Amino acid sequence: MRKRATAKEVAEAAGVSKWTVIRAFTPGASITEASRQKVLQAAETLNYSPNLLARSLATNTTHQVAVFVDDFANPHKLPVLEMLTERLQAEGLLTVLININRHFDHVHALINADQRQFDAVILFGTAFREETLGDRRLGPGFPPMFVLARDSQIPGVPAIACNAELALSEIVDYLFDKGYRRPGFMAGARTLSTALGRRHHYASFWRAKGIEGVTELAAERYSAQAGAEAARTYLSTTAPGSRVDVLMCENDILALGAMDVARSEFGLEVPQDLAVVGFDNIELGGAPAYGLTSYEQPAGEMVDAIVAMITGKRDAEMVVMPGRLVPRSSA
Amino acid sequence: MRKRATAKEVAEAAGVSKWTVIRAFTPGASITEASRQKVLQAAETLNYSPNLLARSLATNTTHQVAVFVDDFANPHKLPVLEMLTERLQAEGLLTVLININRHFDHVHALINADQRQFDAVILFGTAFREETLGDRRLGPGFPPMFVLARDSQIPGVPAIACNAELALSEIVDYLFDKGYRRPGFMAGARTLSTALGRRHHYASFWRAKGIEGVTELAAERYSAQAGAEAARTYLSTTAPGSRVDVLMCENDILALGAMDVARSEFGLEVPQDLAVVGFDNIELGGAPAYGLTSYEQPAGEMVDAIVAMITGKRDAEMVVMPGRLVPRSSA
DNA sequence: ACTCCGTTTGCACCCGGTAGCAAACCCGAT
DNA sequence: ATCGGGTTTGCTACCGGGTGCAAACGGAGT
Repeated sequence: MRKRATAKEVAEAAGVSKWTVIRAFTPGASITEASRQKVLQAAETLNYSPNLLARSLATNTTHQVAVFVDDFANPHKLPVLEMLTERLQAEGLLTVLININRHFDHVHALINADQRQFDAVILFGTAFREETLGDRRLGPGFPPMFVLARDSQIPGVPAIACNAELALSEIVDYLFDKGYRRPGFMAGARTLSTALGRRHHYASFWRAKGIEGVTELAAERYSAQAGAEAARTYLSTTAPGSRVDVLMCENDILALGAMDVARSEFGLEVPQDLAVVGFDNIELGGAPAYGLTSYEQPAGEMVDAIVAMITGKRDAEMVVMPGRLVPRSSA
Repeated sequence: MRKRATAKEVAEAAGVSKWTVIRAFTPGASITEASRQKVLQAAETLNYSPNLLARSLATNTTHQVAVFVDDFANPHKLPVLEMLTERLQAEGLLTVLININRHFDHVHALINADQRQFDAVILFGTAFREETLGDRRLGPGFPPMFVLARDSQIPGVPAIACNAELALSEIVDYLFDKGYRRPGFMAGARTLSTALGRRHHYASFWRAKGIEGVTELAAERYSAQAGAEAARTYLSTTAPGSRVDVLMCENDILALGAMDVARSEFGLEVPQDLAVVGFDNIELGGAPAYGLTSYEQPAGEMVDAIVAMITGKRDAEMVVMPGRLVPRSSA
């Protein structure tokens, strides 16, 4: 098994110098059509194509973007990853998917991203704590970082997210108009700024309607099981009369878990006995089996914005975009 | 904004040559503890870490594995990607997620994978046609390829998959024992070997039970909508008396779509009026709202096997593994 | 035939590491 | 003090390209 052909070999075959070969593969380089054809033909027979690794080393750009994901339980990640990879690839950038977990934490991943010279790092998950990222030895030359679909208070790391304040305002208005008066909120994990943001706005908009207490349920993680567990605990320890009448969940996957438990284990009708609202508008939430009222983030625009920032077509800065309430039968 | 520190700079700071610096970062290299400490200290203050790009160029291994995905509608992809990235990272390998679509097709992706010198390429999707891959100019030095969770007849490209024959045999046995006698099959797209394989085995096991005709429904794509659409077409053009009594769908996501339509648009009870079976055992299929009978592929073992082959701990060859029938209320 | 000027081409050096060899070193034995 | 052996260290060459400059080329104008 021979190795790949190199520019030097093509040069010999075409009877030119290796720099001429490189020019033939460099758009806009100064080269006559005659020698370009000679080179391309030799390249064709030798099956040559430039080694992007070597190019990356020389040009100091890898055309690779790292995406840190720490939450694979949420199906919402998949369509967003699809859009992200598609848009990045359209710009000639490849996506390196990095699984952040207890074996491979942020520090590992950041050092690795540094060593591999990624063009950018996108944080796309739930648990990026300010300390961890501040503590990073982001020496000079560390790739620019962005936070996707989440708020961020990390200095120098712009967040591209849905406008949480607007979203919760629309949701609370909608719920209030429907006559709900005893709101509950299920958060996925503590100390996350997203959760804090959504919860905070939810509570304050209810307060603005004159309703003070928002009952809080806490799920351990972001998964259907965790949502089911949290709902089970709440419903089994709270008498029917004193329960919330609408439960807003921090995302759809929690909401589906909660809804399943409410209906199948406690015989509750949704929305009559308990209304449920989610966030993200995942495909299955819209299925007739659930009819989950949710809120859709403008994923396409968010992805476009982040890609534009990475490619330098747009200034890197925090962006919040309006989403869209998707009312269905569950509330 | 300065650039990253290099070995040469650290060498000057520590008063040694750059090769000594490199040895300090090479496990098992011949270096005295004294100079290693000097180097590590200088590296610390300069915030140096080796440039993996340069290392890759020199060693001819990138420690990056490309994963081609063409089907982001199936939520089953997400947990498998999670396992895959985790196991690969445990071996020091990063995952490059490549979205195969009409803008960035297999040929593009393969050329790119070649130029980037990935250590391996994993085909993880539905529509990898033999022609496309045979047509590849996989010159010498092209990364080894593997097919994950699908059959493959591509020569030289080992498939790591669930044993379809065994799976369908278990499923048909189960359905026959439950008393179903008019089987239907919904395939996601034509000309896919997986579909052909599953459909083929399904039909032949029914035949072995003395039941000849399997009604076939064809969905356009692999998505809940496509499954819903196919089911809608079938149910609205077939009188209740002559319908199938059990519908096996090529994967869970189609099954959920079909089930939704059957229940909400045609008022059918599942499984009384129509039983439904899926494949993949996605999390939401197990929710009480569906209770979908499904078949679980041994994803963890499949991923382990493929990673072992990539790292050379195991011979690269076709592997089929037994899965597990997951009976629930839908059949 | 001879400038002149713009285009092509070749070259030395660089990107930041790795491999393998040879010189330098160190320490105990003679 | 000298020698011998293994250990450290430095060096040349190399991975496969990219950059900027200088030399070579080629055609128009005279």
